[in-house]
Amino acid sequence: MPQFRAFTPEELKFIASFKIGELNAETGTVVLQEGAHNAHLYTLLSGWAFRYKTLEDGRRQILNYMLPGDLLGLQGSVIGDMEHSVEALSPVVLCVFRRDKLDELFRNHPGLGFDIAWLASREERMLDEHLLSIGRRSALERAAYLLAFLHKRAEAVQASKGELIVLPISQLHVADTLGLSIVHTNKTLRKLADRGLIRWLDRTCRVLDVAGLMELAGWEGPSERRRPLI
Amino acid sequence: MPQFRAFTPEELKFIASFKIGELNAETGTVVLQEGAHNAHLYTLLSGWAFRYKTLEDGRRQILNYMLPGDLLGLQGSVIGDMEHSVEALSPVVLCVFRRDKLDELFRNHPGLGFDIAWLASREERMLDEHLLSIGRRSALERAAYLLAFLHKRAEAVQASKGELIVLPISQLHVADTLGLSIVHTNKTLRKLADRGLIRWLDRTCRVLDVAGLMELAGWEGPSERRRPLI
DNA sequence: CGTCAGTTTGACACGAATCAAAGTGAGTGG
DNA sequence: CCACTCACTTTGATTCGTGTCAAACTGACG
Repeated sequence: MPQFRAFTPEELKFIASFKIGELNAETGTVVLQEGAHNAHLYTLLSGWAFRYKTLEDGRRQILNYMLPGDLLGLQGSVIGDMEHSVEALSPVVLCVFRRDKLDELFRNHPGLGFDIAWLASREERMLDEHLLSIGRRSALERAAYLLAFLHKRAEAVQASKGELIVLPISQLHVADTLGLSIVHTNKTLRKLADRGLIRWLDRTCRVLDVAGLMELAGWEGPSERRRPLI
Repeated sequence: MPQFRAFTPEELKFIASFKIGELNAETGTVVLQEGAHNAHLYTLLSGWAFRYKTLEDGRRQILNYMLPGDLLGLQGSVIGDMEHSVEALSPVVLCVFRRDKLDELFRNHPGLGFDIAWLASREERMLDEHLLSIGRRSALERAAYLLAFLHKRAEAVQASKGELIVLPISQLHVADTLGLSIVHTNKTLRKLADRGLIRWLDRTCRVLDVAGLMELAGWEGPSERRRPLI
């Protein structure tokens, strides 16, 4: 159950003035290209997406996944060009901010400025976890961590609590997130499925036993406090 | 040559009011412990440090290195407990902020608030690069990337341009950053040394050929625009 | 019916971990 | 001054995890 903080009327008005429109991305559509001089900052309102980087020869590393409430393109907004690419995993609705209004946001809406810092620091924490995982966990532990992580995230933004949680990713996504080959990823996921921890169906994953995954990975889970939505 | 932005007099006064004192950490001293409820936000004024996380069984992953101008403990300040540990690589001087003044900072000093977001987003970009490196580069490429990266960072904060740049890290640090074993790290660094790209001396590293390292790693280098110091 | 993305499996190769052991130099205490 | 320890570096032998290659299977789609 996400805890959305209440916005002041002025903040809401400011936010509304930037919602240029809705971008409805088809599954798999490239939303934002690495290197593009992108003058906008986005908030994901609904859907799943992921950020990634590639080496010249095509090797791809998925950096993190984006769920509703996540900020997108902050780096582009604050620093300059986008340093990574973004792709949608499901139809996505974005809220668009103009970058050149960022100064105004910090000046006139310090609460929103703080939220941006909060979101950036939360993203940092997730990346820290991913680094630990890729750097020091075995393939099986990594896979367990990733699926537990995504399940927890999905759970946190799930509107209706009863609804079945499905992770809309393919094994190729898992491979590119964990830094493994597809073949080995498949064999690893098979082991998890054989242990009854997950089930793979239709290029989606269902987590059957989050606690089991977390124990296998040695992961404590996220420790969130407050959760703004902008 | 770092580009420090100019602070307004009010900002300077505000900053000065939080410089509680100097922490002079001996080399290798643990400055901040993971999990500690740390009520402060730090800025590194001089020296080198690094952030890391560990698994229960002791496996350690270094997340990033901290050089003068870097923010430290933002996660703890904005979110709650520290999620990682920090250790100094050389005597370090920190500027200490009280966390409970963070709201005031965003409210009364939007420029500084923006700087914090800027720094957070820069850290995010560095973590992105590290993820790509650990996930998808070979051992040799990873090592080349890391040393080029650190050399560039050191160069950027180096006061006198003529001075010889030395990276104050041991091979164990390199191993724990790259997600490799010490033994293999040693063999990998040896290859770089044999190619004349680096020289290892006295638990420090000297980069002899940054361009060579960058080419080997397929790394373009950082693309910084503006650089605040807070 | 063919194509194509995604999943699955087996055989083999290779990169990196592990094991073992020794060398170096700084620091310490006798 | 020497002997000792300790952190760090180095090297070789061997093992093991993961990558690569190859091929087949599935279901969606045109």
